[in-house]
Amino acid sequence: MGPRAKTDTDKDLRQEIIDAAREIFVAEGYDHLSMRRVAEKIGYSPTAIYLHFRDKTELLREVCEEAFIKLGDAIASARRTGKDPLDVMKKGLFAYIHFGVANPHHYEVAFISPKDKIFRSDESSYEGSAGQRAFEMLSSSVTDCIAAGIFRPGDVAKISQTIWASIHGITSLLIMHEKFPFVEREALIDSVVETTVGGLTA
Amino acid sequence: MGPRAKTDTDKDLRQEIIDAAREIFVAEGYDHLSMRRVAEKIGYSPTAIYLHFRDKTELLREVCEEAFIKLGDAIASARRTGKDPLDVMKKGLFAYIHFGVANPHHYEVAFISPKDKIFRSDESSYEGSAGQRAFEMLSSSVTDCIAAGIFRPGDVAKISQTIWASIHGITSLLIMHEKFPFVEREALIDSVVETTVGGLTA
DNA sequence: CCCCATACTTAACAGTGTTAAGTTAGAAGC
DNA sequence: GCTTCTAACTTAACACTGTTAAGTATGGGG
Repeated sequence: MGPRAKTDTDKDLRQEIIDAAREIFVAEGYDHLSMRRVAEKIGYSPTAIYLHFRDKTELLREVCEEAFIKLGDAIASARRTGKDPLDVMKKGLFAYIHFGVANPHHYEVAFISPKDKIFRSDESSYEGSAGQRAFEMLSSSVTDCIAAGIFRPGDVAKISQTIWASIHGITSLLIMHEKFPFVEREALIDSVVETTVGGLTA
Repeated sequence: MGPRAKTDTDKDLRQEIIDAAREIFVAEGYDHLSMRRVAEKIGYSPTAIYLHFRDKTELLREVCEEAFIKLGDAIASARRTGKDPLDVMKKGLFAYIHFGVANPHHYEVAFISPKDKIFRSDESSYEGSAGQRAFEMLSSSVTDCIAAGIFRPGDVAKISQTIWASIHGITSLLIMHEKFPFVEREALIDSVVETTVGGLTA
């Protein structure tokens, strides 16, 4: 049998695959996303996917890309509501955490368990990725806070990575340890941000 | 064919399985640990393992248990070298982070990706686990630091979880994002601990 | 000496990502 | 209009995975 009869609802099969994959991935995560399930969902054979994506990793990277852009946008737009350098930073940190909690599967693949899964084949690992973009916004906030005399002077990279550790920590704990008896979520997020920022204040 | 000829080197097969599994797991992590590889390593058929462990999860839990005890011991013994409540806490935090970095696969399974993998079947999720034990030491340090007037008064659980978020954050970042251009490791760990503790100081 | 339980085995199921080879439909050339 | 070629799909298969069902041999107890 040859290719499926084309219908008027046919867009690119490539986009159709991405849409199906995203649906499964968002609902059930990486482990439950299988090529055969995607294929069944779109009504093609599993191998048809390989005509449009090199492997599962590349398919999933595509699925995540839009979420990454959304993360960057969310941070950037939250930052624009900040009144001063410190407020700009805080707004960005909250946006990062809330994005992660709201998109747990995307956050998991992108930041929690990217080791052998995604972005490893990429030689330009972090170049141009969402992590890179978000991190650059954070670094510039650190620079601004130091220049404004809000933060003590220090190595911008080290300070930025320290902050990243904190917000990544709370985000991944909230995502992965659902059963742990955390205190009220927003209060805890507040505490993490305020404590970290407070520890850097002049 | 019946059971393998018993040799003088035969201990419990159960222990033999655990030893083989640990070797593979420590070297290559959860994903590369397969029942068939364990079986091959010990010279039995794959199904022999199921006579001693209910499933892969239970086998791996056994493998991790000893590491958990070592984590608790490392933290407890580091804390004993502390000179005051704050120093006791800091020594424990450093011990936690260093244990994670030194035992990445154990840390990953126990704290980073425990969702559907390990400890989920357990109804008593965190009861008596290593996380529980370590967290209790942290909580008691927080109580002590508040009592000594070192920390501002506040919700002990919230403060403890805030600290945990920070040290879990740096530990998991260092483990999972090997390629990220972090600043010098010990300096960064120091910065995380000092910043977090500093943000809580009265 | 026989029976039987214990401890293992082989075979198989249902699933995974992925590749090689086969088929079919439509476009291009004459 | 007929042939040829190519792009897009298919089926079959490989090498794995965790796990279960059923078969088998061995050593101990009656």
